[in-house]
Amino acid sequence: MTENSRQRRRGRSAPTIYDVAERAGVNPSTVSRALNQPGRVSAATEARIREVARELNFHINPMARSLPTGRRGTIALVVADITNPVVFGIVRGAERAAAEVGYTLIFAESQESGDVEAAAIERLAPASDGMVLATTRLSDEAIRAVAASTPIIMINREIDGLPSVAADVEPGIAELIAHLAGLGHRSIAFVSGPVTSWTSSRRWEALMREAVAAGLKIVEIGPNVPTVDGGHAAFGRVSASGVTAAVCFNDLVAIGLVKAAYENGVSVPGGLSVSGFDDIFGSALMVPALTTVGADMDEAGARAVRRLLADAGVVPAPHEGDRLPTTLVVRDSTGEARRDVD
Amino acid sequence: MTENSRQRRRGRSAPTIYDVAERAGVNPSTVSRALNQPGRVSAATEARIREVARELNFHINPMARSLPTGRRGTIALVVADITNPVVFGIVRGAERAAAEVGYTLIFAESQESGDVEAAAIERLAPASDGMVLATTRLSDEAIRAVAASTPIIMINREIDGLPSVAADVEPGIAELIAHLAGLGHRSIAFVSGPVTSWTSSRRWEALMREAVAAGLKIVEIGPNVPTVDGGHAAFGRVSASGVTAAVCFNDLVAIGLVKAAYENGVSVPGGLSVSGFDDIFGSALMVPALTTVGADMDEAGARAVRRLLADAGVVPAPHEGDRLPTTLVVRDSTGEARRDVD
DNA sequence: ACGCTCCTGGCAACCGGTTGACAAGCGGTG
DNA sequence: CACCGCTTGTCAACCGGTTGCCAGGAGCGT
Repeated sequence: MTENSRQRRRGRSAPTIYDVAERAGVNPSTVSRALNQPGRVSAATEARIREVARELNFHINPMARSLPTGRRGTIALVVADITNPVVFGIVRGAERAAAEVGYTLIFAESQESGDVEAAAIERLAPASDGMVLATTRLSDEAIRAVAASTPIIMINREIDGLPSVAADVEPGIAELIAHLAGLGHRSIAFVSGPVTSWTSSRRWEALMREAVAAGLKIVEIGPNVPTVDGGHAAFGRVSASGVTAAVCFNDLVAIGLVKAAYENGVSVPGGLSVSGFDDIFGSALMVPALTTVGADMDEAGARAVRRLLADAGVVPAPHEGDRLPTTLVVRDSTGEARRDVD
Repeated sequence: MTENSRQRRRGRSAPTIYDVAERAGVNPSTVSRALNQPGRVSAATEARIREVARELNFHINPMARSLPTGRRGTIALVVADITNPVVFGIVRGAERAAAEVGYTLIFAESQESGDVEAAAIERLAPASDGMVLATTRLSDEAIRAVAASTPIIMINREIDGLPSVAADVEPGIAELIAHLAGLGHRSIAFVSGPVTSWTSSRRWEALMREAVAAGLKIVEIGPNVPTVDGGHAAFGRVSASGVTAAVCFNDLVAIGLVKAAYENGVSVPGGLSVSGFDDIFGSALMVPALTTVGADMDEAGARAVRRLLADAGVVPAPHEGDRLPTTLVVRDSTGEARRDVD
């Protein structure tokens, strides 16, 4: 009754290599080889098989394929918060890099929670060939544990011995400091992010180094929640510090700071210059349009996926570095320093 | 030598139900039943098996499971453009609804191209239990063809006989018209989207109906590219039309129109009231903050996924309707009508 | 004590491909 | 003409679960 049951399935379900084999008069294994071992079968047979496959609209069953091979044809992407504009580019770049080689992206959001993230990783790991951890909230140890059983790569987080793609903030920050110094600023503030943010520390370190090298005074004001509200709440301390320019942890914080300045009758950039990081969607639209240090996050996502694919042997190892350049985007929120502090 | 090969695997690879079975002293089928047929095995045996599974850190292989059952445990989501802010909510809502029941979301972006979308659908269909088509660029026929072989549901697109989740624009638009009429506007414009946009037509029809009912004059100005640039380019015609308020196809168009107005010395809302649709991220941040008709797109994504899951028998059919309410968000870009046209 | 039902767990086939081992078929060579 | 090596296709085992069918045994009523 095997024939019978196969018969029954044929009408309802998707065609299998058995259907193709039967129709082409060959063995199923020959179909399998024809379709994915170029040269293993004769050109004539291969052509016939491909023809029949097209006729039948045969599509290989990815689940069945993955069982014996272990290759799943998917890359997992875990992000903390999809509404964080920095994430959009990552998702898009990752998806494109995966689609390029016929891989599909599987996706989860951790909603800023470590527990949810851990659960998502458990769910995704056995179903993917590799995992991209973007903006992860996990501890170093937790990440190491994951990495022990699944290939991973991080974006904007570095842990010794684990692969990552991170923006190289130096060039953008050097540009920013030069820009501010050129506008006459002598004393500036960094409105930082959360204490646990690896990114915030890196930005602060680089800023401090560059500022000192340029002869500027710099203070850190923080920690702050990395949102519009966080920036808004920081205004009092920024104002009290007497600086003429505030470099914010990210664009959201910058936007909040600008709003608060506006509400307090301080003009931007007349009374205070403000800049952010990330060049998110919306930064160009607000008034004043935000000066910011941005990186190409599409590229970050794509590189992460390509590295994973290269490690899995799907594509040749890319020769690109693992550091992503950043550049300063000058808009309207930075201007000449006010003169009260000369 | 089966034992031997299994032995060899154990060190390297993830534990299987065979490992669990051996360790617990039962048959693999019993493990399978213990883990997903509650009550099928005795409580004692089930407890022992679960204990062993935890010890071994056993996680079921989703690929292997899907082969005999046909259930893949994934929902596919296809969007036109991930950077379109309307899409974020959909992605997030869809992912949450899927994760709630242990399903994972697989994701593809069509980059606004029908061909890419078709390819993505072909790639995703055999790997998913259902597909959400958000902002699809495909023709009705193409969509019907897909629907014939895979369960699908659309967001913001309706085709006879095919399931969809769409915002019910009526309530929000009624609110908007009442709002504008209350501010003294008597003559308004709809700055429309692309001719092929189903959404744009629906919004226009509802607007016209409501405006006429409220005794307002209304004109359609378009078609326009549904972007900031599109809105910017439309300013000339809006200005020439003499209307006191412009309702834009979406927030991006509205933002572009506000920018153009600003550049042309027309104040918003003093000289022109502007509103949009969708309440995207950024609309609240710009100056002036945008009045807009928004819908809960998280909910749209979640409902689409839940409907798919219900059809697949994974969850009970939800009792929610398939129309999503919209509401007016009043901010600063709409105000009293200027008096020149009384 | 007997027979019956019900519960529990085992056996084995199956899902749809992949792949190592092998044999048939082939032309070419000495 | 026997032999050889190469190409091409077949056989069958296997990936890791699921599930229909069945048997053994416990529990129960009479």
